[in-house]
Amino acid sequence: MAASERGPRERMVFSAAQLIRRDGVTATGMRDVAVHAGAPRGSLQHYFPGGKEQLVNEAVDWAGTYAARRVGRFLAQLPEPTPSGLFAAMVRQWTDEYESSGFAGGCPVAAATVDCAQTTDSTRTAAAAAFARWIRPVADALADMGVPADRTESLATLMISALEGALLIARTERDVRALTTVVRELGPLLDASAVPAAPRG
Amino acid sequence: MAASERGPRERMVFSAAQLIRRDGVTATGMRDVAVHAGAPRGSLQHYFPGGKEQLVNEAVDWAGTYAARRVGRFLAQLPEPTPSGLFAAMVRQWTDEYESSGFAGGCPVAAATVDCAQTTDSTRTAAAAAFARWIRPVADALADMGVPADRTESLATLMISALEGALLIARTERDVRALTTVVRELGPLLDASAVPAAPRG
DNA sequence: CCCGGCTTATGACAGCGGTCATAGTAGCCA
DNA sequence: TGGCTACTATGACCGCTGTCATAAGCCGGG
Repeated sequence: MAASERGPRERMVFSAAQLIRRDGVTATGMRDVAVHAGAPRGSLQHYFPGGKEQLVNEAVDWAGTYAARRVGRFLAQLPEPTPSGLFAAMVRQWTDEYESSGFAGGCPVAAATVDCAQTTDSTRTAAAAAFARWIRPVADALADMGVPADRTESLATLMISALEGALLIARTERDVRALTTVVRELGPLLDASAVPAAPRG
Repeated sequence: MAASERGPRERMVFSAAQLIRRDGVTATGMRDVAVHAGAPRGSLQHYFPGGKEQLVNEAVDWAGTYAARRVGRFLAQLPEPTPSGLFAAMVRQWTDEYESSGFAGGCPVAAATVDCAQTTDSTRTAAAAAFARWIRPVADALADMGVPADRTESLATLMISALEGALLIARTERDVRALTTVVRELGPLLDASAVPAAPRG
């Protein structure tokens, strides 16, 4: 995460996402974000005239595009692309982090949803867009693997749902058990849904 | 939710859970809880000398036992108990609420996890206990339905993970789509795992 | 009557939140 | 040099938070 050589604006968005996924939106202060980003406090109102709401929304946006981009990288790294392999790679990103750096943070989109879904509609919308941007490449990848078109989006939704829920449980338990469990149990179902008889040329 | 005729203490715990699942832990103030419960503010420090931390932990506890108890009720209502039927009933509780009362609140345990998992260890532990208390009866029910003993807990974890994640997505989208999707996609897998010693046929 | 308890009632306090206002600096262009 | 724009720097404001201190009400028992 060498975010040191980016503009101060982008660094603040990145730091906001980091702090939000640790402590939640409400507990994350604007001053904290500036300090964490090594950015001057005065830049906050300059780059984010919309205040905290704008900063949070951009952090959620950033997280969504980041997650979506990761999907492409996972696919490129898979020796042979299978639904269970993709899902395992998505989950492994989290188990790796938890086992190497501790269970400090969760998903920033989930945090924004919990804290702002009812009060701040723009953030709720941003979170929905982030989930959609994340589901899209997963569903497309499933289609390429031979999953019927009418189930790709459903299975992608299921994968991300299971991942998000397992993240919550893993953080409470400080144990990756829930994450490895959903991979083990869901993998066969995902692969079974990919019928190789219908590969679109 | 006729919680009017319970002691003020229990009413405050109940109200805390209600407000937490709407706005998150940090955004929920002690004074708000007292007002929502129709309880005097002075009772807060009397019944909860441990402060907000104690109140939140008890709210999480309450949510866990409530969820666990619901499982038993779902089972009693099912005409013939199947894993997919149980899962559908668990999810339907949420779709019913969302369609009748709006997408105001999520799961209080999830909210406590997002907001306190890193900062307040006692709350993190309480959330883990709540999940465990919820998973237990689900796993036991799966065992009764013929699921092999070494998979009951795994499948229960998967069910609750998928539910929690779908809850997040549903709240952001203000649409029960994610909830109905996980039921539709996960149901067959769950039923297929229940082999009551009788092979296919 | 007064006396103990359990509860309720307020008021104050110290701290932090986001936001605004205002002033300062740096660098480029003419 | 002057002036313009982009960015930085502070300090103050008001509202709200959790918590404490203190005192009042209520009510059954002596």
